[in-house]
Amino acid sequence: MSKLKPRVPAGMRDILPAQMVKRQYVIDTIAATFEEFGFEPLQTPAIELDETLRGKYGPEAERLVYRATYGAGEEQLALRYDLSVPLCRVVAQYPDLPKPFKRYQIAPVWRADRPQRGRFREFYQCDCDSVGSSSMICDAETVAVIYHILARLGFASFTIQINNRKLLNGIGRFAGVPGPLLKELYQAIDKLPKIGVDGVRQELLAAGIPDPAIEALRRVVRLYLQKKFELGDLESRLLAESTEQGGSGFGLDLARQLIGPARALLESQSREVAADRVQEHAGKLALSLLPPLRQYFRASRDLIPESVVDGLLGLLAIAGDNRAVLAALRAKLGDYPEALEGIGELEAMFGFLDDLGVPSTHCRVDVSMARGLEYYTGPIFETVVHEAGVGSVTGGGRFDDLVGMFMDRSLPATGTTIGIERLIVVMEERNMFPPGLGNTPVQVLVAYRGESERRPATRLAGELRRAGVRTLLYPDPDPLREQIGFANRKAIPVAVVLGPGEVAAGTATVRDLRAGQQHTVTSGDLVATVRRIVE
RNA sequence: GUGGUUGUAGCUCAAUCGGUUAGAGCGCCGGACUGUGGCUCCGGAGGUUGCGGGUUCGAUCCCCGUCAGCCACCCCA
Repeated sequence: MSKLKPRVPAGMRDILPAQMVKRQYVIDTIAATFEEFGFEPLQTPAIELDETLRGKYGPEAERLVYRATYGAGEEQLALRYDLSVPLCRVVAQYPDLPKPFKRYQIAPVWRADRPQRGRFREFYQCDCDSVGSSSMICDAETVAVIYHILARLGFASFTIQINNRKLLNGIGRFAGVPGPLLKELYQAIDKLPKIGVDGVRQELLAAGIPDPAIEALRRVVRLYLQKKFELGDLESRLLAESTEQGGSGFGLDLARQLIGPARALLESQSREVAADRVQEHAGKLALSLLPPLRQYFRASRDLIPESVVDGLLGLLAIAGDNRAVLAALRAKLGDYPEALEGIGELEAMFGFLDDLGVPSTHCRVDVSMARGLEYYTGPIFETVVHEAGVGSVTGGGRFDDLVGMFMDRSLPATGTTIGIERLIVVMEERNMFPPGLGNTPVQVLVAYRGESERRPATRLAGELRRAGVRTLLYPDPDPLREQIGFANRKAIPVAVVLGPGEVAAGTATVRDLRAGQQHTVTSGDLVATVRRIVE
């Protein structure tokens, strides 16, 4: 019978003690700061009813929710996907909780997506949220909490980007973006830092065109770049994507219209593309076939008029000092009440941020930051650690309508989540943990010579513990070589050694493993001597 | 959910064009060393080459599938 191979599910991992010491340090710092700002701890089940989570995150995210059932499908359950939805459930379930309800929660969440650097299927989120107040003080304090946590963890160069959904909606209205396309507007402009102005222009022009059509086009272009077929087969490839031919992309009539432009495009392209960039490149090329697609869908779908895209991009390009940006926006968007409301909220927030002592160097208005989630309604925040290459480390905003999904009336709410997995990745790379942290919480190993010192050693360990020293008592009378070797391997800084001589004299030998020195001290001096070494 | 790429000792990596007994460093274990770790020296153990199938006289190497890591797309902490 072959033994089971020990392993864990994809994207999940064991966190061994040396690693846990670092995690605990980060988590403790975050929790202490949350409490400093008046947030109270909350715990909720890892598993929620499926109905609680369903329909809250949008179709894209919903496929990432781990579902679970028990019994013959009687209980429909799901692993929690974030901490915000359970919070809203709690607030609705206990209507008597005093408001404002300011809670924090540090707990694992589960997402069934593909693992990557700093990205797992099980990971911790550290959330703090305020429910029950519309005051911009709550939003400002959320930003202040983020600032203080990152500063305390030793980050010097980071930016908390701040925007407002009301302002974005106003900009959309200013530009003539049809209401149903607001979500795609957010997603497009959110990519600005990554794909640049021209990329965003393409994305905006693509808004409203059905995803399957664009995906099918990308697929064909990709396969061509990968040399899976030749130009002569382009027509049959395109037609095969049509719904009439069993594909999922587009109608046969559109497929026929695409043949000419696609041929012209592919003819002009080199196929020498690095293997790991094919997908990215194919995506860009597919978008350059937008004109015939827009032509085709113009009649049946809402699209963003080409004439307004540049004006919209111009607004996104406004840069400068926070107050100057807001003033410029106010001047341009004076006719759009929702935009003015959003600008007013941001102005109030920055006032409070001044009062809270958050330096303006670390938080800035960024009109191009939108965040993907649909449920935000007001100020939104996101933090980028410079030169880290792990995406954002915090994300949040105001979600005034989410509680309303669980009860008759809604309650205003705002908050953020801090992603410690990414923080830890960066902190490890840059060696940002305090040198004294070590790899173990153990401060002292109590070792002893032989059987007759066992009980005295046990009593001595108790004495050290009562004095608050974290003490590991070695369980067996192994050779001292082994006991000291064990302490060394565990990087325990101090060994207290007891032999017949020490027991007879009422003393103990205190060995400083890092310095390689030892002293024999009376039992009265023991605790003080140990403390001096570990502190 | 998608594309690419890599899986060889506990870890990091070798192994000629597909060829005989798959190697090295670090780590681990034992000894030099029965009241003391790190350093040094000597010795040792450790492998179904991720897993399954195929091609071949012969596969770590080529092909297919699968699982996992990494990179990227989508999305996101």
